[in-house]
Amino acid sequence: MPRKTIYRLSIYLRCLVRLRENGIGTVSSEALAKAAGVKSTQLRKDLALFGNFGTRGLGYDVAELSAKISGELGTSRLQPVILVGVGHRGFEKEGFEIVGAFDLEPNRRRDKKVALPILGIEQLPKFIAEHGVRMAILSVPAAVAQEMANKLIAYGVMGILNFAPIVLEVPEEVMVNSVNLAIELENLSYFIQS
Amino acid sequence: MPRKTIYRLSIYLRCLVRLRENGIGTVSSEALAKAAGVKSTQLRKDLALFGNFGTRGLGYDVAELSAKISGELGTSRLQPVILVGVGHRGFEKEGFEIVGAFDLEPNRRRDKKVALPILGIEQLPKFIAEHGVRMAILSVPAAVAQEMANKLIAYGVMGILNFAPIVLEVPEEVMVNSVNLAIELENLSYFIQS
DNA sequence: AATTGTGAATTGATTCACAGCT
DNA sequence: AGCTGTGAATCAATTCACAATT
Repeated sequence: MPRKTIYRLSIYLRCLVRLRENGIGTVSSEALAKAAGVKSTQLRKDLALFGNFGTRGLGYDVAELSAKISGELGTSRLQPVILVGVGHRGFEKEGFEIVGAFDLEPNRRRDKKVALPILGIEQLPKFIAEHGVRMAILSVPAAVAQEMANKLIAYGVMGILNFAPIVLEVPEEVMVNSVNLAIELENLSYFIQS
Repeated sequence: MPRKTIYRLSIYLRCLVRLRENGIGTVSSEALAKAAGVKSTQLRKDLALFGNFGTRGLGYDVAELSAKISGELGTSRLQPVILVGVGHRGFEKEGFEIVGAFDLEPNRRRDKKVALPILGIEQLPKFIAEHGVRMAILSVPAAVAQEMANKLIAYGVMGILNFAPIVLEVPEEVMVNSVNLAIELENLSYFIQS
């Protein structure tokens, strides 16, 4: 199943959840595609890759389709994830300066107390083993990212959501998704300057 | 110029910066492509879209190519960006639980003092106008994201890096890049379960 | 009448293969 | 000899068009 389809299934699922919250029981591919920001044929092609769940002339049952997509994605149970590297930023180096921060409730206590305790790296192997952790969010400086990824993998992590601005080298069976905020900003700035 | 190419140009640029820091003056498409995680033909095709900067038999001048890409991306000067919506999370709702947080220096003071003051939303229009802000990072709960995006656009923001898990409706001239961390995690979890 | 599911057509992106420089 | 630049070929993704179904 293509990666892009998997992404879109996640989006469809979130739209379906919202529909259900609004008490809607049936939806056409046209309407769901609109909500997800894609064309209806694409939605139907995506779904066709793992089954036929619609009723011609009527559409899809929201609850049933949610269940099918959820089953396909394997998102039934809560997954444990760890966060490695807390709170480093550094946009200035990359050409962007965060000049202001805004919030609906600017004076609300930022809930540092309910947040998790931050543990030292030496506690990683025990923690990963005990909690059955298979995925990590890696948000350390570029210079140590590869080394830290190697450790995570050695300790059993199979999936890494990488925020460090480098290309990680990993064994084939390990999956990396990279998110580079500086590049996202750079991309935006390119398309708005014209 | 295709969006995907722009993304890759950003990546090439970062690789070139690292090469320069290491005192390397010339690089072949083969070597640069390796560092960027793409094929060398793709790199050459990407560059061909806006010029011929290489020397056959030799490769590319690192400084010159950096300058060309930087010029093309328009990343010469520091861009002001604002952050709207501070510190909301909520992965549990989406099927993932952050069970642990790790850092190289777990007891370091998280620098809340050097961070920006957080302003109220009512100060947005004045701030945007005064600082010439054209881009915003939007990280508010889904329920208020569309409304807040509308405000930002009305005040002059042209590019939004959206972290809210919804599809924003915006006028054609406004650019939105969405990053959905829950979907990235879901995607990872799909590909590691097999 | 409405809407799905899908083969065919189209569009887009990537890779190959090699001519052309240095 | 080595490496770029690029037309041609391939591969992948999207969209069209419509027959099939309720």
